[in-house]
Amino acid sequence: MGRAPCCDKANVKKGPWSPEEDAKLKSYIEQHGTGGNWIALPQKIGLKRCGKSCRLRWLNYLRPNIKHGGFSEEEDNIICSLYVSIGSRWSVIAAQLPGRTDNDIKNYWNTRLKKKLLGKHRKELQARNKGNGVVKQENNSSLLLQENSVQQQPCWPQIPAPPLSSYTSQTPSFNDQDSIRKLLIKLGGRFSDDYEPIGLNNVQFPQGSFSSTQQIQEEQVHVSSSGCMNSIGNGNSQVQFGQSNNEYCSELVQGEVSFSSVGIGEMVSTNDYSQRLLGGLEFLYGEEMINDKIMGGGCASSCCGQTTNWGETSSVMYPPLVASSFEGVMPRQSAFQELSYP
DNA sequence: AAACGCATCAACCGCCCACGT
DNA sequence: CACGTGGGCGGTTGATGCGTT
Repeated sequence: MGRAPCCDKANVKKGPWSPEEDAKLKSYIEQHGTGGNWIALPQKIGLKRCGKSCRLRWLNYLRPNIKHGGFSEEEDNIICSLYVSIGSRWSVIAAQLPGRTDNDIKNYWNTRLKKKLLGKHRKELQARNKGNGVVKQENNSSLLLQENSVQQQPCWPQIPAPPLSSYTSQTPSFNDQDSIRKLLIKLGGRFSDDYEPIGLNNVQFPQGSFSSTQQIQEEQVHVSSSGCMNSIGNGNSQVQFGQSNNEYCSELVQGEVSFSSVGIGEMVSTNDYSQRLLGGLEFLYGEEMINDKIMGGGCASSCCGQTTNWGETSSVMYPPLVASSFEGVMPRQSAFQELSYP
């Protein structure tokens, strides 16, 4: 038995909103607020619309200070990095971009950003392949992977990030070590008590504002592994996440930076969650790899002892974010409220 | 100018979760 | 504790616009 519909489907109007409907809704909410009940709202103001539809219309278009289109390079960067970090949590991503709605960002990602990244990626790989003669198939996943890396299981924990309320008030360009540290903290990491800023000298991220993906693509992302060890480096430096043998990752190994305990193995091995987080990233990781990660039970059980060189598959990848006080799979809506922050 | 294909985006759908009873 | 309901979310669809042939 299914649940009762939220409104009388036969008696509600669907499709595009007329200016009159917009005006009605807007003026009512501006004067009275939503009244805490979207379902009852359309009847109050004589709109033949579903309450959910009213809510959507208000949130996405009628609300003050909504921006449409014209995404900046900075916004691109934020969207990309958050997507890689937390997956398709559009509402969370939208919360970091004032004036943007989740729907807008979702559309933008699906229709443009994804293609933009993929296009650049293809060009680069094709250029490389010309040089080394590696035979590539036409499909995207193969383009993105080295021949033998398909069989391997990189550890890539995807962890929810906490609210970044001031994320956009700062420069999102990750171009100084302190802002990187702040960002990591905001994203849920916790530096050790004896943290000293100088410790981050070993932690190097793309310098400067990574214009779209170009600079990032030059990153050598290296997922190493004795166990569930992830490391990200750009040449002569590395940041490593996690700990071997499915133990809780209580320390960030290199760079004197440590994150609090997180059972990465557990998180990654939760198929549903992994699927949600990795879904849509096929163009970054390759479909086979995504499937392997999801079906294979995650890195804890499958990738230990293997090394995947992501250098050839470089993409938009930032350090996996490690949440504190994280246990198991986070419920969607309350995920971030439950995190504790320094 | 017409036909076609592709891209974009507003809106809907259905699921999950929180909360009240 | 179980159930019902509303809010919120991500995924998907379909109408429309635009570019190409």
